[in-house]
Amino acid sequence: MAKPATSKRRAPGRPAKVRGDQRKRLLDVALTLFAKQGIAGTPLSAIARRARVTPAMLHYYFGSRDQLLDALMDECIAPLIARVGAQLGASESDPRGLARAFAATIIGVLAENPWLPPLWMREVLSEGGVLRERLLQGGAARLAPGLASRFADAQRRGALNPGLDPRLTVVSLIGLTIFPLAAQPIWRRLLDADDIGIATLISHTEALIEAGFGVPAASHRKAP
Amino acid sequence: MAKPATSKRRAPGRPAKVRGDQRKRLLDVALTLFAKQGIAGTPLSAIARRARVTPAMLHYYFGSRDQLLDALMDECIAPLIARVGAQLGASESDPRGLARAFAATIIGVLAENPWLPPLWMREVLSEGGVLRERLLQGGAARLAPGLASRFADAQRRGALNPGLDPRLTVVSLIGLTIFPLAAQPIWRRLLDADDIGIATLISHTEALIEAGFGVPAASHRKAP
Amino acid sequence: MAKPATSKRRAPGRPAKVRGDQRKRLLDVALTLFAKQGIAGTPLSAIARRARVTPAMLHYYFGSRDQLLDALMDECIAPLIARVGAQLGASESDPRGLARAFAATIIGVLAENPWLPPLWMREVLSEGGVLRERLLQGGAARLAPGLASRFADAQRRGALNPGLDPRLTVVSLIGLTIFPLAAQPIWRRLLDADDIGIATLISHTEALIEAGFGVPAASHRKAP
Amino acid sequence: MAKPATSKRRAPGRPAKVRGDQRKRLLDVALTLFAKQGIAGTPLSAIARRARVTPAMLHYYFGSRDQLLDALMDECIAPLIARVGAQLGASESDPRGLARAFAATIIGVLAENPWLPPLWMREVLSEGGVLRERLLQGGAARLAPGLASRFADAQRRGALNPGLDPRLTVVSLIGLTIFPLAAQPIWRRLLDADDIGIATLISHTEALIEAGFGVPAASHRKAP
DNA sequence: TATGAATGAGTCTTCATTCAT
DNA sequence: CATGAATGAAGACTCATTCAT
Repeated sequence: MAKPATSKRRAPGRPAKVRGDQRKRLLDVALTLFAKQGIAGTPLSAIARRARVTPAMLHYYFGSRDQLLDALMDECIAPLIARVGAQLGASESDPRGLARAFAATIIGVLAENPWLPPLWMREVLSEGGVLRERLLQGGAARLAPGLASRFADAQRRGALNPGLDPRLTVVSLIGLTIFPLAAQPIWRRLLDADDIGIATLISHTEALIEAGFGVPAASHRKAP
Repeated sequence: MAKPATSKRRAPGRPAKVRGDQRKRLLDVALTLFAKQGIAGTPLSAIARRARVTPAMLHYYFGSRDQLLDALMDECIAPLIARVGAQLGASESDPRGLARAFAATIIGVLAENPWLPPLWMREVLSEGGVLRERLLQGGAARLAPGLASRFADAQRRGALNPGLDPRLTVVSLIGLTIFPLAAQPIWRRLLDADDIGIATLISHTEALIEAGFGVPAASHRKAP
Repeated sequence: MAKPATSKRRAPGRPAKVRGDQRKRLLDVALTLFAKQGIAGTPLSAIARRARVTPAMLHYYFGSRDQLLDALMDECIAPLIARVGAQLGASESDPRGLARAFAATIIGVLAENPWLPPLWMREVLSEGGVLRERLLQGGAARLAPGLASRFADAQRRGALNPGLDPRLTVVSLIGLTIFPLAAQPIWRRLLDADDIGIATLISHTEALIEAGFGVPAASHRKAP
Repeated sequence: MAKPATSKRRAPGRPAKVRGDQRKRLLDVALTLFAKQGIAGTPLSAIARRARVTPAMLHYYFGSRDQLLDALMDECIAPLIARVGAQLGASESDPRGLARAFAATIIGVLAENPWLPPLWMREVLSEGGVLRERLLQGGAARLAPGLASRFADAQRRGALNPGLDPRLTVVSLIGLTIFPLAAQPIWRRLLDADDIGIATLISHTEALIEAGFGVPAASHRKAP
């Protein structure tokens, strides 16, 4: 199809960015609605209405619903994952420090992009999730095994709680970070917790990791 | 009406179970598909096809899509929640013990009902989730605050890691239990972890809770 | 199909009427609902529900929706028309007297069978009306031309308002009788006319006919 | 929305009428079929088929079946009623003259819009009629009481047949005009009356009204 | 005699998609 | 660049009808 991104001429005097801006705006609207109502629950017409354009324009810009999802993946989600990956690669090898850095980074990134956690929950986790395959074959596939092997190493060195399973540790880590952010609206309401900020969430999670990943103090306690 | 859901008499010679069996079977199929593809993403026709019946029969048994969801909530999900709630009410008050019991119970229940975690993730957590309101107004709303206040008490008594936030502790607990089960298919594949069984998952999680919820050794050392 | 009306054995000790009573009851319910909501707007299930039977029973008794309509025609509507026809045949030949008798008879019959006027309006008058063909080929087809020719005769004898068209006179007569009864609910509400009874309606209509069908009194008025 | 009903701008070079024409055409087809088969008896698919469009187009133009009915009321029926109302407001106060004017106006209007009488009969008069409420809350509700009080006045002045009931006079008037037009196909066939034209119908009705509404000669005779 | 179970056909409606302009 | 018009395919739901029991 005539993907406008590859089209040739440009209106003279009109900066090239305008077109890209419009495109970005549409992606943003799509992202917001997909996060709120789910992908399957959001027709193109809803996105179009919210963006004050016609559904035909969405096709004009993206070609098809599927390609809109691709664009979302490529232009909005993948960069975030890459960012987390990059920060992680550069971090220390002490498992507790690594885990805390991971948690802080992820929580920070997700808090800045509040559409990501619900999307992740809905569309990545579950079997038929629309974004699942796209993500599994993306950069995320390298991040997780890498973390797992670093935890395994650390455990062998005696630097990680021996009761943990190194691979499940990666899973727990993600559960401890993504889940609370994705579930925010619920627990804020259920626990009457509107006073809890991101900083509290980060320090809570770091405290849990610090203690939970460390070698238990059984000897210490017995010592005195 | 001839709505089977409301009829009571039974043809003589035909076991009463037949009718209920069919209904149960349909609910099971619906549950499976909803868990796999999401509720919004699963047309009645898909359920019907899988159950080898016509879509009209689903209407015959449940009246409408909405009432099918109601039946799912009432007959499949609510009992499980009640079960967890009951086991929890009866459990000890040591926070670590409580948390470990909660984790073991939940993981056990969820592992037996593998359709629940994905459903929960998709439909309860996220904003427009179909089951959300139905659940929030159900018994689940009482479980969480109860746990939170028990954690708060424990922390005041010095029996819970002081770095934690009592309410977020509930959230973390759920993240540590539901998330790994919901994400199973992903991490098994991503981390090549088909060898990890439920027992391993439980002991891993218990170890993490045991260490993470306990008062860190550091403070003990400082104390004397 | 196994039309029960023709079936053979009868439960011993149970009077044969019971079956016919049930059948009559179903026809009554059908009539009522058809009159209220229109034939096209009334599913068999609605009739069944109201009659506290299953839709399958309606089929059992009547064979099909169409045959139910036939039964309605044959057993409920045709007898009434025959009755009107009979009373009319026996009546005098003075056109005004004839018309007044017709009006009084029809109004009386319709008032006793309040389901008939709306049914007539909906299903007989309009082109696709379900009862139309059944009625046109029934006894009604003989009544109208008979009346028309009697009016024509009278007019030739100078006994009918010469400004009228004999055939249209039949039409007007029907319009003056059936319409007010069919439209009752509307004009009672619109004109705040709950106080008007059938007697008033009859005397009003007779007065209108008496004066309208008579030879205008132009000569009389001029005479004195 | 891209709902055509609400859009205003027009493609340059394309006459504005085209869009409205299509819409009007669809309304016409709907009207015809509704008149012929009743509203409940006419699926959108039938209208679409007759108009050589897809059912989806009807939704494109009108949004839903209900909104199509609204459009029909607003754009086709209400104007006619307004027209009758206007002509009536301007007319003389002699009751016979008023009634004759009313009859002539109505018969004229209905003869020009042959879909209206059957629609009226089916959908306005009868209890569950689809257009009923829409009409009762429209302008028609004011016309009838106005006429009734004018007849009552006239009767008090001795200018209306004292045997009539003023309110029922309105009803009779309508029965004498709408009914013959609605029943046309029937009586033409039943009475073999294809030779009767609208002019005959009007003069017949006027003669009937002239004589029927006037004070009967009898009373005059008695008076002196 | 009566009915619960089941279904095919049809209705209204939504939606992604196409295309001429 | 952008959109109004149009549609095919699919979804939820209704309904008359059948049939084994």
